[in-house]
Amino acid sequence: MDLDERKQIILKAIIKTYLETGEPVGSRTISKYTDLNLSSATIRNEMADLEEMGYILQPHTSAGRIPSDKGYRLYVDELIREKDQEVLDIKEMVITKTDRLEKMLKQVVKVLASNTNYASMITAPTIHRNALKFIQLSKVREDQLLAVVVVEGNLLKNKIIELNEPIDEESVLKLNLLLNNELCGKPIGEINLDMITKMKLQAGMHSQIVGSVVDAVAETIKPDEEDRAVYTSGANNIFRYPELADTQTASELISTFENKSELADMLGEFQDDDEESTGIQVYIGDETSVKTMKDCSVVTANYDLGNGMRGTIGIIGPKRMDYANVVDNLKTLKTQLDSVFNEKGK
Amino acid sequence: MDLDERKQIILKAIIKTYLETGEPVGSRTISKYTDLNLSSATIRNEMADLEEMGYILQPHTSAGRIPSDKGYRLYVDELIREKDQEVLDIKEMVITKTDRLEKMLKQVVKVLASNTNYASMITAPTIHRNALKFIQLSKVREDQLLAVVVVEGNLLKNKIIELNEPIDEESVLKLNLLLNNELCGKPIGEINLDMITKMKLQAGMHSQIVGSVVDAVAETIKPDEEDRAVYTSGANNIFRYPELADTQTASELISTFENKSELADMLGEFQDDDEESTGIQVYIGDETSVKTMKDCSVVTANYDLGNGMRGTIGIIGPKRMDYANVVDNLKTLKTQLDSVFNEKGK
DNA sequence: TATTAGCACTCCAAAGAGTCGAGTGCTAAC
DNA sequence: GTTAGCACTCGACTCTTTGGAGTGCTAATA
Repeated sequence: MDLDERKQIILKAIIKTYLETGEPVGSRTISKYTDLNLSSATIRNEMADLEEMGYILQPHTSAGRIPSDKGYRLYVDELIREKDQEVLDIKEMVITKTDRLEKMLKQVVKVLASNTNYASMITAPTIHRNALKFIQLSKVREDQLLAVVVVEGNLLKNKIIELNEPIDEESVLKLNLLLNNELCGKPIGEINLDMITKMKLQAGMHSQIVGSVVDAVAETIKPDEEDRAVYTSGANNIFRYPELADTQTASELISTFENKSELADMLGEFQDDDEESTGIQVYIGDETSVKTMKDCSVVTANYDLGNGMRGTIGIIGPKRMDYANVVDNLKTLKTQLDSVFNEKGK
Repeated sequence: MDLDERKQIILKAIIKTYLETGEPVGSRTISKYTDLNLSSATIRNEMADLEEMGYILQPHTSAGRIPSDKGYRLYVDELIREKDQEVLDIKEMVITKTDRLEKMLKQVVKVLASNTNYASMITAPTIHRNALKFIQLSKVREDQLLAVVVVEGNLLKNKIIELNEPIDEESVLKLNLLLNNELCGKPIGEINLDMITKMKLQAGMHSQIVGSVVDAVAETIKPDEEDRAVYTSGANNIFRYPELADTQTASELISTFENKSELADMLGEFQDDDEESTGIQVYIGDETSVKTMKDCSVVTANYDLGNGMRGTIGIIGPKRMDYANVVDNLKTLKTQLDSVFNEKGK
């Protein structure tokens, strides 16, 4: 059988209607719905075909039809192709520049949640190819050093280093010089064991400190493996959609949404970015591999703040989701995020 | 009428049973329940009295009785008095010392949630009387300084200061000296306008920087007024309790729970600490002033890490809550938190 | 006088019966 | 190929029935 144009129109009509109402769509509704003046009986025949092809399904005999995952997929693919051509008029979602990356991310995810009415999340960017900008060791106490590591993009990491023995100011100065000379300007990925060993040699009795500083650098680029930074907002939005609001489902979703590391893993998987063109990915039902989300769709976009700091922003909602609006919002936010550092030169 | 001993025993039995089952308790249940061998009829008479006195109520005629807020209050007060005398055997809830305060708080709140099966939260400590320990300005770029402020207890704050004009290394050194001389060792509360003006004078053309550093200090002690750090865990636990799990209530609670600033406000109110003895406070129903929580009880404890860093830890659950267990857990965690810095001398 | 047995009464929850209507598939006619 | 028409299906809703848990009251009992 062939998915001819008329079938496509009908399918699209079914999906659109279902997105709005959340109720199974009957043949009569479609027959009244649209330009193609067909009787409900004809529609019924076509619907039977569409069902056979797997694009729609019937919750029970004598109910209307609802889209299957396959149906959604077709619809979404089409939608994204269209959006791709559209010139995006950037709505003014104000991303004020704050010096704290964290605040900005929290703000962005709040905006997304309130614009879309879906549960939203964003991962803090991970660093891919940034250069070290600056290292500062300071003596805080006789046997305690504070290490501050600054990476391009003004990402900071502090570490308190406990020493086995006291250290004098002069040695601290020397270490500072040594570390900055050797490491500054180097992309983090290029720091290797050779360099570390060389520095440790030069540091002499203070080689322990070099090790600790390198650890701090490592931590900077690999933030909290176990507990990766993901910010969320609008979890309660899932209660807007009856199909997710029953106790069982809601509980599972809230739980998943609270478990940042699971979210991070999920969003991490999406980083591959197949569709280079827009960077928007849509995962319908089981496509996410997180089983609590089998009744959900997840839409994500990867952003790149510049300087190789990349993260993912996305929403979770019911399968009958206002995909068009979500894609718009994500594209806009992505565009803005992409230009945060680039344009402002911050 | 008088709340004699027998009435008290019956009331306690009713509450205990209700805490376990969540269903109205009938006279027959109590009659079988306990030592006082009384027939259900007698119990019924007593129940009628208890109802008249306001300790219990009937959801509808011909249903059993459930505790009223007044009843809970009596029960809880009693409980806390008992617990107060008990020598608390500290279960080994491992609070591993991590150098990152944040991680520790997240861990603690997770422990609490999983031990109690209630939604849990903890506020990051606010600083009350800490002394400044260390200030470090570093030149990151020609027109950019990095300020690091360390407060007793190794709390850190970074701030990037954008300059209007370039600055030379020597000036940075001078500023460092000036700031450390003037401010180090001083309790933050004591830094006043006089001192700031004086420093600005001495800094001459770089007075702008002094201002920025002072700002950073201020930020350190007043972390994100608008968006205070509160960590939560176990939000999905509310679904365990049918009386909170209906869509409406759950949605509101999740929403409240996500709104950190509202939580912070609420927990902040509890800081007064009336009951110095244990520091455990229980708020039943409307006692919290947060209207979404009218069907909940909130139990909190204030902790003091030492160094005047105080915060609040607490749980939210249904009124029929296992108060005994919750109080135990809170007391244990409070004790551990109180000794984190003191004992380890960290 | 306090306690208890017994009884009539209340009311909710669950189960069952009936109705409605939206929607279908199929057939025959256009 | 399209459509009108019809019998059929099935969930949603309403109404009723039933059972049981629980009560309050009264009269008998210790």
